[in-house]
Amino acid sequence: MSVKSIEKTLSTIDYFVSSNSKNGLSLKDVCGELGFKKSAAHHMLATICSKGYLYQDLKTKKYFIGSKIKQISQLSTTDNSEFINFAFEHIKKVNLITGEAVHLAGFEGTRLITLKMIESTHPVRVDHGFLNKDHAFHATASGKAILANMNPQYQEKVLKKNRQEFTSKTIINKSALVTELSKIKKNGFSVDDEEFQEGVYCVGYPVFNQYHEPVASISCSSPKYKILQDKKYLKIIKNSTYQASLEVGKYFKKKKTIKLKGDRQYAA
Amino acid sequence: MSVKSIEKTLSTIDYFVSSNSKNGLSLKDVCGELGFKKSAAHHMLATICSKGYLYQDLKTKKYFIGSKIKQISQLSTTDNSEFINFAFEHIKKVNLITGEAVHLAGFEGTRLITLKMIESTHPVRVDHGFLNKDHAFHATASGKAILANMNPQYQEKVLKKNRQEFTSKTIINKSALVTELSKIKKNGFSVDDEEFQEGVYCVGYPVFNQYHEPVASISCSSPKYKILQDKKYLKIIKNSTYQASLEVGKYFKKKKTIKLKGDRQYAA
DNA sequence: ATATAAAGTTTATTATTATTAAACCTATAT
DNA sequence: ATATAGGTTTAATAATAATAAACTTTATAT
Repeated sequence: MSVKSIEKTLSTIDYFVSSNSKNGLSLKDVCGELGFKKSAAHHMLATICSKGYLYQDLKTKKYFIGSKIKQISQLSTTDNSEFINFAFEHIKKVNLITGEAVHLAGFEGTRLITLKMIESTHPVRVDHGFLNKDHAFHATASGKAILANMNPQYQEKVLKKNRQEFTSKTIINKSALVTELSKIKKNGFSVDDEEFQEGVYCVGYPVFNQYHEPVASISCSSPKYKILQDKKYLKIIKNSTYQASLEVGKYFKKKKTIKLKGDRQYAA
Repeated sequence: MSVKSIEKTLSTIDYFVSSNSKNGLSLKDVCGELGFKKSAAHHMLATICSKGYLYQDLKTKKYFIGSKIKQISQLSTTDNSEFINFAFEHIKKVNLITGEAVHLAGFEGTRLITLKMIESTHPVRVDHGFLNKDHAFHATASGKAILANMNPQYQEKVLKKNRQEFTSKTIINKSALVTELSKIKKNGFSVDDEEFQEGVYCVGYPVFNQYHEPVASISCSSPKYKILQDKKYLKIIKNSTYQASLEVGKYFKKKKTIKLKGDRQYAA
């Protein structure tokens, strides 16, 4: 069961954060954007204000991002920055070799998260997604590389929450996906052939921790026509990405953490 | 009317942000800390997770700060940083002269917010409050300096939300406060004589914008015994703080903003 | 290995709560 | 001076979140 008023509240905060309006947002703005009745929205906004996440200007009655959110934006929540910095050195190499966009992804529960990315240096650029944004687990090379190596129980949970169809090539059929994932596990790499975005072809490799759990992935994206034009190009992409995934995995070999019951030692 | 489930939600997010636990928080942790029933908390947490503000680790079932909050912490929400930087140069001088803690405060609706602070350089330090935290409007020199110069209508609104008694000297009686505020307006400065914290004496001056609206304040805090020991010391504090408030006010004179109907041009 | 305990999840029911709609303010514009 | 638009408050109702209990799953101890 989902709690509706919480969903509305967090959508409202999302709206304020993304619009980042200097002149604030009126009650009507919020109602218009999010489809709320003004009375209900008023009660909601008053409560959010009382917690300091927003505030209402006394004169204009407009709502602004409050001090609580500003406090959060001063926080350094990136507890896995050490891992990301380590990985960055290696994904840089992939970009140097291929010139294409390279993504380092991790996950939070059933969500795939972009931890770091390097944009394409080519004139035709392929970039979708920003840092810490969540992406389709089932329709991206990075997502599938991780997913294929998860234990079936977790795989099941992730698949339940990821079913969106992005292009005509997105695999949404459950059994087709399971087949695809077992193929990926066997092959050691994943392919996203226009499953997320038309004209974009990606290759992904999983990164394992010291317990051989998939904790991240590295993917390289390219315009599909390049892949079709030159067969050798794909080999170069695959090779450099694979090497990077192995190197990044060494991060966990170096760590001599003790496995505590039920605690996480791995990134993302 | 306040929306209970929103209050619970934002308190929960507060708890996660402030605890900043590396190993996550369990359902039981949240229930224990915030006094929720586990079933209700489970529904709440599931909904917060679905919006990406938290996530639940698949293996340990523990909850962590999610990517949405990490996105917020990358934001630069400080739209008044230009003003703060300008003011900083002047409040520095107050600290150089007095060696005492100096605060620059603004406000968001009915909340007083610390925009910048310089800690005391003396061995006995007086510091309470951090950046972007909200403070008592009615029981601090910085708060009263602003409040006294607000129009009565806004003053009323602020007073309605600020009534907490911090020490035996905190003025909580409504009419006593109004009298105090008109005295402050007449004098041009405010005094907090142990009204917020025992043994702490503060002096505050308002900062006005180009329309002579109070938009910020500067206050200087000192251990009370110093004030009692040396009468000249207070004069030095008052003088330097006053000068700083005038200088900071010039920020708005320089700005040639056009007054749009109902929009805010001023800081905080 | 099995039993016991503890933590988390789900369900159906109930009591509470948030929403609604309409009336009421307040400020700006005509 | 009147109208309009946006915001606020209210009391009634519809919808929702909380409850408690049953059920899982995971962990710990025998």
